[in-house]
Amino acid sequence: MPEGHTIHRLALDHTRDLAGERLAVTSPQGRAADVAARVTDRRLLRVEAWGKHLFYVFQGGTRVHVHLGLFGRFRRFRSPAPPPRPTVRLRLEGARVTVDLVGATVSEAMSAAGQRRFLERLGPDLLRDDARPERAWERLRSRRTGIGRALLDQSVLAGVGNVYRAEALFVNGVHPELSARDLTRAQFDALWDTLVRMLRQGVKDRRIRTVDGAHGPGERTWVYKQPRCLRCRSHVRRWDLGGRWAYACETCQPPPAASSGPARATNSSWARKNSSDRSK
DNA sequence: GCCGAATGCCCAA
DNA sequence: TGGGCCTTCGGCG
Repeated sequence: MPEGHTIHRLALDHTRDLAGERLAVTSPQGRAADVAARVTDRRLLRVEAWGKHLFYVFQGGTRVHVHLGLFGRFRRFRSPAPPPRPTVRLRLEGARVTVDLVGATVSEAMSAAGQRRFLERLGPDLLRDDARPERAWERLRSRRTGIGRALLDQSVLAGVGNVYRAEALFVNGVHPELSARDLTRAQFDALWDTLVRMLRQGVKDRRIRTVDGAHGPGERTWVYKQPRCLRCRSHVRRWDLGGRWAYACETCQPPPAASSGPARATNSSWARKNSSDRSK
């Protein structure tokens, strides 16, 4: 379930559960045996999150960089934990809590300098207090793709995945195929604002829910994986956009060819209350 | 038991 | 642009 909110939630949880302790780190599966050997019995200082990436910072400066990819997951146990499944890539065992990592795309050791170099490739992380929208705006304007593709480009913005992309574009009435360069600054600011609020809510809830509780249990999103738009009940279009499913209600988000201007009503309280700058 | 899907992303052509 | 990576889970028989 890894979009940025999951990663930040894990950083908070793992800092609370494991930081300050010397951890027994093992790789039952064997594939990260070298990583485990470098940090086992060292003190974990903190866990940092940037976009969809985690960095476990150990005393002495070594980091363990984890990227969950599509399949990666952590499982949490009270120590002592049961024997690990054979697929467990890394087990971090503290006095109170043990966590198992499985299926991750990346689990590697790196230095502080390595982490810094790595992060240069990523755009600002919407969930960090020091995030600078200006940087994302500049990078966005250099993209020749549609806004839908650009939002998933982690070198533009870090932390947005397929669900939040669909939902944030929907509530702002923006079609995924609108050219990124045609997005107005006001539209960009509104999207940024929506994404920050959705992601923060996701960290709190430990799940993605962009529609309030007035709707049914299967209705936690406006358009993502919905057959019909929860706002206007029109058919939700689903299509392949660069290898990922895109979802849009083309009534609430008119395709760029059909709407020459950015004038659109906003679709829910996730969008900015102030829409005067988008009226023309 | 097998198949497909999943909130990601890299790399070869 | 298409396939591969990697794991779990639910649906289907």
